[in-house]
Amino acid sequence: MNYSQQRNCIKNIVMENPIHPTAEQVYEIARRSYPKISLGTVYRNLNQLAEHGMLKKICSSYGSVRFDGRIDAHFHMVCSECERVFDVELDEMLRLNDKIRTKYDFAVSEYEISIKGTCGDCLAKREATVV
Amino acid sequence: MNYSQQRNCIKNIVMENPIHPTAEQVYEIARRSYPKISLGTVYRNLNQLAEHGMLKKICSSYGSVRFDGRIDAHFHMVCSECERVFDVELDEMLRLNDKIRTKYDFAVSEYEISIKGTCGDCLAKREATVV
DNA sequence: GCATTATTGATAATTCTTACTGAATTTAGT
DNA sequence: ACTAAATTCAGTAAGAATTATCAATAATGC
Repeated sequence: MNYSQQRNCIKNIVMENPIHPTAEQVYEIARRSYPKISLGTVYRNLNQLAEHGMLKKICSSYGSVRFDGRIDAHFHMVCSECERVFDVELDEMLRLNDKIRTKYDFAVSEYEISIKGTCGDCLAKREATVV
Repeated sequence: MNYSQQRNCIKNIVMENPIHPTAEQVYEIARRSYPKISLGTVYRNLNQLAEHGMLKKICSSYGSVRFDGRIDAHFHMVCSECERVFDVELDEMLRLNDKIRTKYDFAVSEYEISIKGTCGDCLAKREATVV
């Protein structure tokens, strides 16, 4: 992955704006520095940066995909009214609702964990292909 | 929410096919019973059923939104290769990766929790509006 | 500097989802 | 059952989010 001014700018925007921005939001900010930057460039770079593990892609289940400059293990709370995304640090998930209510002043209505990885079938298929 | 044959069919499809189907998949199955059913009808009903808590909407971060007939608390694993969605039951999240690897034969690359609810600001705003 | 390769901006195309409309179904009251 | 009111439907158009295409530009290695 080459260096490019635009890509660098896009990465910095996500790093420096911990609002879990959408591509559109990144685009708006990037235009201040690069007025001619294309929305396609923003999408392309956000996805490439995410593929290279420099950003995280998060689906907030409201509207667009969002991006996160924090790549360490942490979770997200999404407000169903303002749709903002907040960070959560918890070492366990027991009594989740009460804990979050008291610790973060956030009334949990539901939560959703999605674990990404490779399933047993695909792991086996992968080995079969190699052999 | 009224009864309708199509809505009933759509609900049953999601209940009876625990593959976390997309709207498109539900549509394909529904057409076997209702060849003239419209994709719009499928989307409308899936969303209405989800709003009424009879289904759960899940974002798999691969392509389309998916729907789940299981509405009790459980989590999801998404395979990054075949993109299928699997159910997970875990009473805690500590040592998540190892546990899932041994219990489900699924190699976790990353996981993402999104907690839905209402943030403190919006709770306050809500009260202010009432008063 | 110059050639090679990667990246960009601009735009078109795609994909997923929602909105609109008149016709058909369903519901509820008689 | 019959009818009126409300809901839902199929079909289609429109919208939003995202990706693909491609000639022009910028970055990298020599």
